[in-house]
Amino acid sequence: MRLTLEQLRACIRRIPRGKVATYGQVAAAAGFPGRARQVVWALRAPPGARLPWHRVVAAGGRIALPGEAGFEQRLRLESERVAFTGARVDMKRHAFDFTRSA
DNA sequence: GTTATGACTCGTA
DNA sequence: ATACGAGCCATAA
Repeated sequence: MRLTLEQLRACIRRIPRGKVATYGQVAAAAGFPGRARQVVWALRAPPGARLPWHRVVAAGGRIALPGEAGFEQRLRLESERVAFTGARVDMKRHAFDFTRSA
């Protein structure tokens, strides 16, 4: 249902600048543990939806978006001062903790 | 109704 | 490090 996608989007919008969350984290925070794949559909933002899609990464800080799009995601994150270790986001520093923020 | 696909994750080997 | 299988479910055909 759309309902769930909107809830997922709401969680995605809570990720602050300079932080990232994994697909699994977003799903769990929205109340749908185990539904990481649905986050993908939530990220297919309708035109005009302001969604920080680049702040959602795969488990372990991996960039899941393939090809040029993935490159762009990395650039966007780096422009927000998100540090990378090799091909991964440094989750130690930039993982967003949903439970600790309002 | 069915099957296939995907920016996934986790456990196991 | 890689590879595979199972679980996941909204969309598309």
